[in-house]
Amino acid sequence: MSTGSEIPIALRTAYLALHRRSEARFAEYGVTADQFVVLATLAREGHALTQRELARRISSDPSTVRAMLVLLEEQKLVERCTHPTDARARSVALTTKGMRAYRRLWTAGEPIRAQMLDALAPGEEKRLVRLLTKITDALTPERVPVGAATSSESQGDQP
Amino acid sequence: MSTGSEIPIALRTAYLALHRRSEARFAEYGVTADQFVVLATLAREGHALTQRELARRISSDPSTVRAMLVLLEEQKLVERCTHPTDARARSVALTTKGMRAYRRLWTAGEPIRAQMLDALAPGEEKRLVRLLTKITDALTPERVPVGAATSSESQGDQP
DNA sequence: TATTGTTATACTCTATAACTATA
DNA sequence: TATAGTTATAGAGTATAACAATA
Repeated sequence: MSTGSEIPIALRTAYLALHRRSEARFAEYGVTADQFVVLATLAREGHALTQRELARRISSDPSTVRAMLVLLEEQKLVERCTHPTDARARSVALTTKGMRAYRRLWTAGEPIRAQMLDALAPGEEKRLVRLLTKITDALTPERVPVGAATSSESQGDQP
Repeated sequence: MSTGSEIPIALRTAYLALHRRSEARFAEYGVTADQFVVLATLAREGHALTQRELARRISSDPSTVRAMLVLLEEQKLVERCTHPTDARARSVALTTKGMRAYRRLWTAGEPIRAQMLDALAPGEEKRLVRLLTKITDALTPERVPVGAATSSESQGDQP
């Protein structure tokens, strides 16, 4: 019964478990799980990003990103300079303190990542990521391939 | 680089894509994606649940569930009666209107579920659900199997 | 004109702690 | 004593719309 409901339920349950574990883990550092995602995105990128670009990367929107950055800026973990070539934009980067915090947080999160990997057989990590990416692509309007109409005619969703 | 970070990122991205699509879809019915989960849980169960049990099912906590139920009750979609055998507990059930709303919402969500399934090859749905369940079990303290220490010694997380 | 970001505003979800009432 | 739920409270993320400055 309830065809197709298993993936949404399993996806939600797994994500919330991860989110809650991360939240608890990062709390003593005064950072939320979502704020960690911002720090990690900036750290992995290695250079400054505009707020718009940052919003895209973390699946959020400019208004939300601003709210998060204000909180991170209060903690001196990020700084927002005027963009060198576009005076409208803001160039967001980690401060030295932010970089240090990110590295501590990354280490703090290690047990969580290890628990997930330990639960999987060799090759399953890659397989899971591949399947999740398929789901993301299927649900993200911008990335919908042109000839995507396969078996079901029941989309009627894209403009 | 950044060993083990792919699953968290892919999981978060996929979940947020699903959540956002669902939110947009259900908005015209005046219901959020999370509220839909409550309705769906009650509908699938077929009988009333206590608030505590409901919280467990939807990966939430009693305080949050109460807030959600108050909103759903204002819309007359659920009702909370005193539990027949435990006077402390509340027995939460869908109203007739709630059941109708749930069925409409289920239909409204069909295209989203279809898009996900269309993106997967035969057998991949089951495989994805199985992998996500493994992740959930690995991250959920209550469900941690006793002899769970496999390859990594870096847990140090469970009490 | 289109785009980047800000501001104001509002709502939902989340969660802790102190509390009441039952078991 | 332990449990179910409420209340108060706070904060974080989310999002829309109107706006300013810049491209």
